[in-house]
Amino acid sequence: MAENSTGRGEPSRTLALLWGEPTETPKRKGPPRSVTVDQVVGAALGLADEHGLAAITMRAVAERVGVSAMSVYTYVPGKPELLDLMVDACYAGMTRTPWGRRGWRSRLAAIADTNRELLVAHPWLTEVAALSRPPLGPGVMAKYEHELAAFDNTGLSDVDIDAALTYLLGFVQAHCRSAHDAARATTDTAMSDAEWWAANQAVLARAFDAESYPRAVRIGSAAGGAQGSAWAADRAWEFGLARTLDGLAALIGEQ
Amino acid sequence: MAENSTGRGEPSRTLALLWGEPTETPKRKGPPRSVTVDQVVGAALGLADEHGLAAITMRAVAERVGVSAMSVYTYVPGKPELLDLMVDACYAGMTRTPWGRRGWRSRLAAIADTNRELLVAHPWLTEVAALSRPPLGPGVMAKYEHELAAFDNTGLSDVDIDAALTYLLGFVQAHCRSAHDAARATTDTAMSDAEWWAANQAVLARAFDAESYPRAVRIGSAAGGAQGSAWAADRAWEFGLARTLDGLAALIGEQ
DNA sequence: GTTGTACGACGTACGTTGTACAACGTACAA
DNA sequence: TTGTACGTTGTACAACGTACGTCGTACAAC
Repeated sequence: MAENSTGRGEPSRTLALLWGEPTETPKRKGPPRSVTVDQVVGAALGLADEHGLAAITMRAVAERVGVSAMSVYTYVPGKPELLDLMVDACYAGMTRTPWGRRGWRSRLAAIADTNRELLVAHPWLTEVAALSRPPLGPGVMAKYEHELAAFDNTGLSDVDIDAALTYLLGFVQAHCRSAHDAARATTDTAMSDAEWWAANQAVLARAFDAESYPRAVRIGSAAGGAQGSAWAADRAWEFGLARTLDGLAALIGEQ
Repeated sequence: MAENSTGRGEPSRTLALLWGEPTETPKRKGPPRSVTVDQVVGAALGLADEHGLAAITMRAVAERVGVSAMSVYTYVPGKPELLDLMVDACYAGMTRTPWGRRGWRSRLAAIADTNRELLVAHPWLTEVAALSRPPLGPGVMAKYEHELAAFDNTGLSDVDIDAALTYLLGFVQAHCRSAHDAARATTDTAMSDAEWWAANQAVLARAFDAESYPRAVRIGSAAGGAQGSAWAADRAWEFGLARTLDGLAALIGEQ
């Protein structure tokens, strides 16, 4: 496997799986299928949610659904396509409440919050490259349609709407990815951020000339000391979301 | 290897390497070292720049510098530490011109442009998680110090300066990561974006009800048709950078 | 009822990854 | 001259995705 990204399989085969394969005719030859595609995807989702993206191995998925490793390949062409199905299933499961009469700023904030909740529930999604060539399944389509509707009556052009949505989601993705990376760092290295910081500070103190980096020492120690804590993550979220919406406000205009 | 992220090694050993290891005493026992740490890092950088992050294998690095695979481990504790050194070396190589009398918006735009150039020259950097627990070497420190200096006389607090810089760099990273993912998609799958789009459109056309997703069809086809092209990437960059600076302007205040 | 055939399941195997380990040779210190 | 510390290397292992071949099953045709 080269990398974790969507859209690496044959489009027609992937699309058939995404949209529920009409080849699910009840009468087939051979022995009956012991599980379903949904069960396979569900097992992969469970593994990813519980133990991270690296825990998704074909063998592990197979064991979780109760078949042998190679049998998984009769349900899914390969691991890339399985990733596509997982992503679309996640999007499909999001709750989508109609926008009502709220203003655009409230709507966009809701989009950001909802996507953040999604990425907190499924942190591995921040590691998957699903922006170019997303899996064009029902989940992705419904999510895209719903989020585009939030831009109704903003006066933006179609191109700007797409750009603005991409920009907003890009911020959410970047933020959640950083938060997820920070969380993983503590678990992967069995070393808390405080310990890591202290260990580095001790060596750094006599390794380099503090006067050469006055701002870095002053600002970095203040900002780095609290890094990794939930409080810091929430502060960064509020800061970034406010900046992002302010930036879009300059384009849309207050109303 | 679990994942590609920095800061996974023992801090003291990593820091010693980053800051030039005073254990480079001329008189050692045993046979002389056949290469240097810099050569190892340089070989890894060359591989990554030419063939992507996945091309960095210990065996490939070893072959490029002309030693056996296991000999690399006498220069670098392991692959995570090698990544740390690569990241710091990239940052150290950036050109840093003093800020002069330019306004904050011009300075921040320069930060964004410079970082974009860096990520275009080394696309694999967008795949490395180096935000939490960055390698605290001379390159990272110099870059951090220089970019913090761009916020002199903005009136922001230390905490806000760090948050604003993180926010700005987050946008650059997210944008370049998307661009890099899109570029990789065409090379990895031996299928151009146009082909992929056409193949999907053909199947999608009869697979789902277009009237259920009016906005997605209208806006998506317009925006998706040109996706992946350099022109689209540049448009997204200009759009995002303008939004980001506008958002920060609401915090800093025009001047 | 018999047989042909298509298909699901599975075991084995290959190449690739990071790196632990032990053997071997080298060059300085005593 | 000898002991010792260290660089180099080959071998080996576990885990990964998945190609391939075999086997058994259940429907279709007769």
